[in-house]
Amino acid sequence: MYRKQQRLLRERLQTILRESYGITLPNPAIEQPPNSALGEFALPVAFDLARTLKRAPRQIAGELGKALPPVAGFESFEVAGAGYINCKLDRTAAVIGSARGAGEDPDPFAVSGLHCLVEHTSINPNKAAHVGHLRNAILGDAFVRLLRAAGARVDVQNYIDNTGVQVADIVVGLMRLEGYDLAGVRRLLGQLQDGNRRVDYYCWDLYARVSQWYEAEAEEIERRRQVRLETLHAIEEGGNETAGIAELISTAVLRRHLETMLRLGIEYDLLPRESEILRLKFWDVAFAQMKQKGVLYLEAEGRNQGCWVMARAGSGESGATPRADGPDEDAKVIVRSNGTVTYVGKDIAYHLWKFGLLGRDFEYAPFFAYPERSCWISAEHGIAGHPHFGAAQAIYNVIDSRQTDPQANVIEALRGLGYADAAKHYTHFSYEMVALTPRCALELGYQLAAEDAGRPYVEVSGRKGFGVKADDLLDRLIEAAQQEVDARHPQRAGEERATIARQIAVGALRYFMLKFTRGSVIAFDFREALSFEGETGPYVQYAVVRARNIFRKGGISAAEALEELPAAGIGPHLRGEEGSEIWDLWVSASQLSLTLEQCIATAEPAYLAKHAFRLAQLFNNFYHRHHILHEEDADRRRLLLATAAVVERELVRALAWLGIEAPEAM
RNA sequence: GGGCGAGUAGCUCAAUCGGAUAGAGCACCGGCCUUCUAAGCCGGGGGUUGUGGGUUCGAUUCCCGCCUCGCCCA
Repeated sequence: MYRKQQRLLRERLQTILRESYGITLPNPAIEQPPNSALGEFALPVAFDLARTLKRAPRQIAGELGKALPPVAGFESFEVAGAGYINCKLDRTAAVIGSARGAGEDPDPFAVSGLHCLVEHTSINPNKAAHVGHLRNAILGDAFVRLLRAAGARVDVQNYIDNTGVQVADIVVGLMRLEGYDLAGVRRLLGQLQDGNRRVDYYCWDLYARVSQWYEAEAEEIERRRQVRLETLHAIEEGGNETAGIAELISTAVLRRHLETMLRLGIEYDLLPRESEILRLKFWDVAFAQMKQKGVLYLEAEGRNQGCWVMARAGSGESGATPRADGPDEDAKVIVRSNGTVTYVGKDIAYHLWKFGLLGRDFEYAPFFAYPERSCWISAEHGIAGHPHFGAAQAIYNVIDSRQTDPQANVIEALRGLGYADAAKHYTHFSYEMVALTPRCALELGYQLAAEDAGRPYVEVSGRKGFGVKADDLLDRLIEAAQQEVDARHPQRAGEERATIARQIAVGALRYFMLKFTRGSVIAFDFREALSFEGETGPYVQYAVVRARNIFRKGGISAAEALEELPAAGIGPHLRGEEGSEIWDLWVSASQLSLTLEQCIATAEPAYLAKHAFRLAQLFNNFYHRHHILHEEDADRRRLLLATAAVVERELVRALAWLGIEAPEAM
């Protein structure tokens, strides 16, 4: 409703400006006044016009305010402050509209119908997922839900680097430290499973040990580094025992990652693997294309002599023209002089595939079954009748901010190849790391250097085995929630209590990861993350539960309360100080579509988390002030019930987009 | 050395394209459960938005210098 009214207002304003002033503004600002007494929309346009028209803002605003009406759904336009035009909605009409509207927004969103590809999670399959990976997966999953809510067709991909150095490390650990061969690893996996032990946890410890082993003895460092390199090469090569071990262990760990994420309601459509990108020679095709289009050039001199290089993003150089005044020493090396391809090179090939521009495809096999669909994996020899992936119109890569440079290089390569449209629809969904507070690190039993103890946060390190594992955190959250639920609802069945506890735990965790904007480092702390009070997921869930309790006790459904709300008689209850407080809830509830649009435009799910919290806050306040079921005035009672109903409806939608369920009881 | 990001209340964070009195949560202090659930509500103290300039009707926001921290590249 709000978004639709905003569009009507904007169109009307543009018409007036064009017809009366001969001014064309593509996107005039529309703001929200500080409180609803001033209206629901504010136009600061007179400030902008003051300069070009060389007249006082207030005077211009006065003219515009008179020229604007009528606009459907609006009651008045008033000049305020130094030159704002404040616009007030017809409250009764807006409330009835929202009540009947079932929350839908008839205006299509920019991404409506767009084929999008979101890549997130992408954990190296050599150890357990930790809190940093959780932020990635939760951000990505929430964004997928937002895109789908806005009508996009979304494929969710989880890229798996199963042939990289981290997997090589765990293979070194298995072979050299533990002395396993392929059969031995197979036995180990069986034993872990029989003992109900998490293989990713086993790898977590082993990975830390290997990392230590590399550096443990000064005279061995070089030899062990060589072991590592040989292992890596054997894995990349494939078709040998080492590669077989890598395949076994990385697949087992990957399966665990999918299980962990499923606990949070996170599912994937496809797992593209590095091994297939290598075996199916994606790079060769991309290399030919890049050479042919002159994006790459062979450096003839300088320190990159013999390398195939590409001008760096933003360097002003385009494509392959070597500079006249000597070699571009800042150019990005794509193929080293020894013929090996860099990570960025392989990534370019992969991203050409994502946009359907490579001219080569994976094969596919089913890998993991979800209750309602299956997750596919890339394969050298897949099965017939598989769904088609790739060839997306827009892609979003949820990758932490350390990858900003390489991501920019890939985009630059696409642009250089002439795929400007693809480059434009390529979003590096960047976010900052999750670190630990020093207190949290001490709690986990890690010793901190004196300099670290004074910092606000300490970086986690898989190599050191230093971090909070995702499943551990989830287990603790569930345990804490379970205690509360058991204490509050001893009469409910055990299974039901467990469901509620899980919903609360997931709600707390997901909200915690989503309430920070992407650019801020999260200093992880158990006390904050385990909190169910204040600005948390459970706070929002609790507001929904309270609303539902009213309907349960009142013997009426939320849907009925909205359907049966009569226009006649509610007007007086929406005016005055008290009426305005009720009206504020309707305004906030109706802003969900606009918030969705903003979240997508800025790739920032935190706005929705904040919005849901604000709406829940307004509702809790309202709940405390009005005893709805005891209200004696019939019209007023209907309005109060409908208010609770509209808030319940919109909060449930908002939570669903954040991947949070609303429990039946708390 | 170059690039990117950050610096806002005691702490953790918001603040839409430059807009009206810079807002939340936590912590602290004081109130509110015979009511639709207190995982809640109300009240209180808390700010030179790192710093110095500039742009203008208006700057937490944009531009320049400096300081501090983090990350990436060499």
